[in-house]
Amino acid sequence: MISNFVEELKWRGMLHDAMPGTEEHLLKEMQAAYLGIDPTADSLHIGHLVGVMMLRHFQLSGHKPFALVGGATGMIGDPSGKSDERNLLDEATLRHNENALKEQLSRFLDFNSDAPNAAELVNNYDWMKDFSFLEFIRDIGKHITVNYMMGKDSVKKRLSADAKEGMSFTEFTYQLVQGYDFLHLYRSHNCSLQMGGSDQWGNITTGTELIRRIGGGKGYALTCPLITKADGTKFGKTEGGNVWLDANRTSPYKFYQYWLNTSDEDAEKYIKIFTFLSKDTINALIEEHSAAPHARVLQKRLANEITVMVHSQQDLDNSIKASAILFGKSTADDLKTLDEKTFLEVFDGVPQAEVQRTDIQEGLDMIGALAAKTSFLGSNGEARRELKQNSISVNKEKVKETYLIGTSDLINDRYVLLQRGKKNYFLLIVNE
RNA sequence: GGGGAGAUACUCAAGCGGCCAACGAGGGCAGACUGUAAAUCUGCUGACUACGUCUUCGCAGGUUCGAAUCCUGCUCUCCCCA
Repeated sequence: MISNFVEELKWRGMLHDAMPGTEEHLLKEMQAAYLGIDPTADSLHIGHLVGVMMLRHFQLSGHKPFALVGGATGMIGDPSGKSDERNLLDEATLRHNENALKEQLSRFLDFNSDAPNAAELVNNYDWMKDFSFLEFIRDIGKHITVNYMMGKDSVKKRLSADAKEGMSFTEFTYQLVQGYDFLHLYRSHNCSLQMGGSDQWGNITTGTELIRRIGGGKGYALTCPLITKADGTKFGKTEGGNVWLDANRTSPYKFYQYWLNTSDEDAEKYIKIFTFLSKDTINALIEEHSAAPHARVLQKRLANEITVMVHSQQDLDNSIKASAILFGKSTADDLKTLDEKTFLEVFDGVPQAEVQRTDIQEGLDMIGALAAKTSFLGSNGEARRELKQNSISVNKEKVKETYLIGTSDLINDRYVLLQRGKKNYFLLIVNE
């Protein structure tokens, strides 16, 4: 009934550190664990995905996962890692975000079943909002010494000589608030394990410390490595910002593309972390990939699995079709063979702008098409630069600065596909 | 409250009266090569009605033929002492 959760994480490379005894504790019987997510937006992004996968594996192993929405802690700002001053969210926004997150999480976690290990969503704002400052420092603060708190890396870094900014009292308090969450869940839901990214270790252990001192019990900690990219850039970011799970923020096509563009080194890592494929299947894929790296079986499988999981089979099919057209050896004629519906599906999410039919009939110059009339590019100057660099295509064919777009370039008598470089598309739509 | 340092384009960081639309690095974009990869090489990276013009160096004034560079005031940031 209970399978070895720690073992599962280990071979997937998802285990960074665990408190001694955690594995044994989990093998004894069904346990409950939680993982915190800041509700700073009404959608998760793929940076959240590792944590979600951990909760999912936890549930699959027969345990009970809690997803904790950090309504309270999100307001404070975790000093671990980067530390922008957080905005306070009002309660309405908070609730809205909480619901949206739950909706997304339910794709991964079973919140509704009657099973004893059904997932649950909690929000620490619910138990923190009525906790007075005096109560808190008396009941909780009294049990933890400043000396202990100062020992945390997240604090030490901010106090060291090379720290750029000081640390506010609010941020200093963060670990106590998060620690209290753990104590609260331990008491109210018998939750004995907190999971998180490796940067959360310090915060988590403050919680286990509180459980030991106040609760008289034992809490466990388990962390996963932070996801990195081999080229050193930030995981989950593109020029356009975060890669979101919400299809309205990041189109399924872009989502699919993000994973497909994973480097060889990262692909082996990611396929273990972000898919539920078995060890044998993954090893076979890795072997296949190293035999023929240019075929990119790892990247393709990875992108397929995640896109279906987060979006749907239908979205995946469309993304693959779109990719074939955009990156395959398609020509202007191929584009013109597409029916309007497919065409629009393929270019769903591509920036669009409308122009007058008369413009096209008179012959639209490239500066106008790229910037002056459409603002696809930042300025006319930028449009000129790109044209000089031979990076602009009309309907997949490179054009010069002097090119004029005419009626013969229209696809389905309405559209013109503009392209900068290989990956940036813009859609010109004729306005009747 | 006292003392010190500083604010330059996306970021870091030069410049300290004209040769400055502003060195350099990073980042970004593009081209070549490729596997829609990595690495590498090359170009671009304020705007425009573009071999020229205009607006930028915290903000507002001033000195000067001429200022990012000098002066005055203001705002903000960091550090040290109390």
